[in-house]
Amino acid sequence: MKDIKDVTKLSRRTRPSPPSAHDVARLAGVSQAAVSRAFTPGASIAKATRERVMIAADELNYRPNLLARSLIRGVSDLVGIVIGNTRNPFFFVALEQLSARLSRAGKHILVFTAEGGENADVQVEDLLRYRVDALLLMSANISEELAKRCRRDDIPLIFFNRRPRWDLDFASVTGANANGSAQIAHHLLEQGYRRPAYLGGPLDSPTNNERYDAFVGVLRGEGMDEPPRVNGHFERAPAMEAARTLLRLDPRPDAIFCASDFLAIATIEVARYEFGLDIGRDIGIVGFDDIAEASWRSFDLTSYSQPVVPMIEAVMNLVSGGDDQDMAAQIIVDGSLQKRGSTRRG
Amino acid sequence: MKDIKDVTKLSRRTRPSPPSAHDVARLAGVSQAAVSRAFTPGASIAKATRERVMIAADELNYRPNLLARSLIRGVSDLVGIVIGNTRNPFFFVALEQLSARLSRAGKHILVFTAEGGENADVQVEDLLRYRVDALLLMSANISEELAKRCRRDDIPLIFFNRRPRWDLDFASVTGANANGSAQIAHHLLEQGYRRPAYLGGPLDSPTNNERYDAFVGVLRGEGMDEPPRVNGHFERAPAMEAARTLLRLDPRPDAIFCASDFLAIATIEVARYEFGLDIGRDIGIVGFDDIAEASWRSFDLTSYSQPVVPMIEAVMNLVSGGDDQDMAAQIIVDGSLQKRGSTRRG
DNA sequence: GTGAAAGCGCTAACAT
DNA sequence: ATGTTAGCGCTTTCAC
Repeated sequence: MKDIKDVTKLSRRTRPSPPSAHDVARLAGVSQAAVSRAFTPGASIAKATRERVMIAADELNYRPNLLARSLIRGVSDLVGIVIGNTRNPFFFVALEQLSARLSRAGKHILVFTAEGGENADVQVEDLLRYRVDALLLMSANISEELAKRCRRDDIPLIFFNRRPRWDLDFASVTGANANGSAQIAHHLLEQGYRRPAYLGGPLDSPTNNERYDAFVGVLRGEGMDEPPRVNGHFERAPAMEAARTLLRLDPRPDAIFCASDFLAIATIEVARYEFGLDIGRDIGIVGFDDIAEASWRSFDLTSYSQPVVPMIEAVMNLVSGGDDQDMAAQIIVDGSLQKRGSTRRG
Repeated sequence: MKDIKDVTKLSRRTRPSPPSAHDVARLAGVSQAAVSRAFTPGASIAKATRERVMIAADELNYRPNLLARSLIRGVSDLVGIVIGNTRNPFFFVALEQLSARLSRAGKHILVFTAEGGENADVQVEDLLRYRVDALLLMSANISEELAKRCRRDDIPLIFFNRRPRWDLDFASVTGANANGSAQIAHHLLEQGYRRPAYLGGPLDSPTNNERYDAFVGVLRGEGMDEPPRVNGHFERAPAMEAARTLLRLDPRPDAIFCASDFLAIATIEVARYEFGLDIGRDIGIVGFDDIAEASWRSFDLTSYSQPVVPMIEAVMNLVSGGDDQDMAAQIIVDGSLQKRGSTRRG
């Protein structure tokens, strides 16, 4: 920046520019287009030519520049992902699956993480500049205005494990929040719990609200009152505080439905170590997601599963579905209730 | 693909092409170059012109195409990351930090996950095609050959939390494996444990071996024998099996140093729930990383911390250090021993 | 300060 | 099957 009197044409980089298709073409004695074809799977090129190209390419350590290809094709093969809650293991598993599936489809992931709850507009704007083929929001928020701009630009916006907060028809892939929560309510009642409480995430989280509403729906159907409820963040410290609040109630709830396993685990620890409660017998605790930790002996947590593989499969369909794909599909993937020790009274 | 008789110039995409700088220029009544300048921070452009451009850009919902910019500049502002072990929360914390720091530096993350232990060559090859500015391997392996090609292409390869398996001088950022493990050994001895064992990762993991060697070094210095040792994977199920093997030994070890917290937590559960041992009193257990879970009440695990923030800071220096940066720097970031209940005898 | 023009590395017509 | 040509959307000289 200070001295641009550099002699080379690359004033800012001392790094040598990598070999281009032209270099390979010259070395192989073919046209540059032939090099392009050699690297394009279905292209019409003679075996012998391709071979010569490949040898030359190998010698030069040539790799086609995907940036240039994307520029021409108008498609980047890049999928943008914004992860809102990196503390929840559920999202790692999802990211891993997605990475595997996308790379098989020749697509790549441009990832961002956004601090919990914060608006990810800035990150998303950045992503859009890369002309991503699709944008996946994992538990992250963007403004309604930006969402509308994506719609206007025809950039598929996919909500994962969360629906948009506004009433627009964007695609979403979620677990069976309503069904799962209803099953959980029934299970708690069957096990003889009579004073269930709810420990949830933010009140403006649609996922949270869907779970709560279905839960309450069942209780109401059984003639019960609305359960005590504490809402807050999807994070650990606030969750522990919320658990304390619930456990100090008089009469104390005899069961707590937590809106995610991550919250439920925090609740188990508070109940067990701070209140000396016997999990299952003294208090039933249920989570949602069925993350790996739920089945660990330390927690043995009853949970409604969100099957990552089918959920990712649904995402894949949306991403590579092409133009005639319904970009407003609301996909709900069923899970199943995993009954474990945390809701066993006997 | 079936019918290319499309009238438009875009035969494969029905998605309308986004507005280009040209479109904006026409609307604003300026040259296309002016548009470019309007979006380039330090460029020489009149305030009034920039404003007119911005208004037009806004109207069209224009965003500069970073792909095109990268093509010209020969630098993509993309950093490739391969995560080898997605089950270990340590890497997610690192990813989150990195994402935050990089996006402040105007760079973006192209991420891949590689199944544990597998060779990530394929993923890396892909990454290179995007002309990434640097490549970060988080606990992932690539072949020596590919590493050499990166060197040849002048693509900075950075090993995070692991050194290369071969004797080449690539940059690495690691925790204080030797120092930390030595501290752990001393701590165990101080606490009165006399028959420590080692539960480690793969034998070809340099990280694993550094930790083991330093651990044994201290024990030897105290005149003790080489401890019983089981090596395997950095995963849960094999770790549990390894823990069983160690705990069935006669005489049973009275302490186990696990090469990571993730392994240590699995070991705690086996010891507590399968062998009925009182953690701390009957058996001391130590981990490495000091992940968030280590301080959970359920585990209360003594661990040597790997401070993510300084480690990421070191990575940032390597990534944006530019050309005169030492691309073979071996950076070791000190942590500190967090003594907790899992090694408290009394 | 601004526009015209060249070209980054590649793909996709269009010829042959 | 292959080469030639024309750009993709932008940045960057180079004149003015």
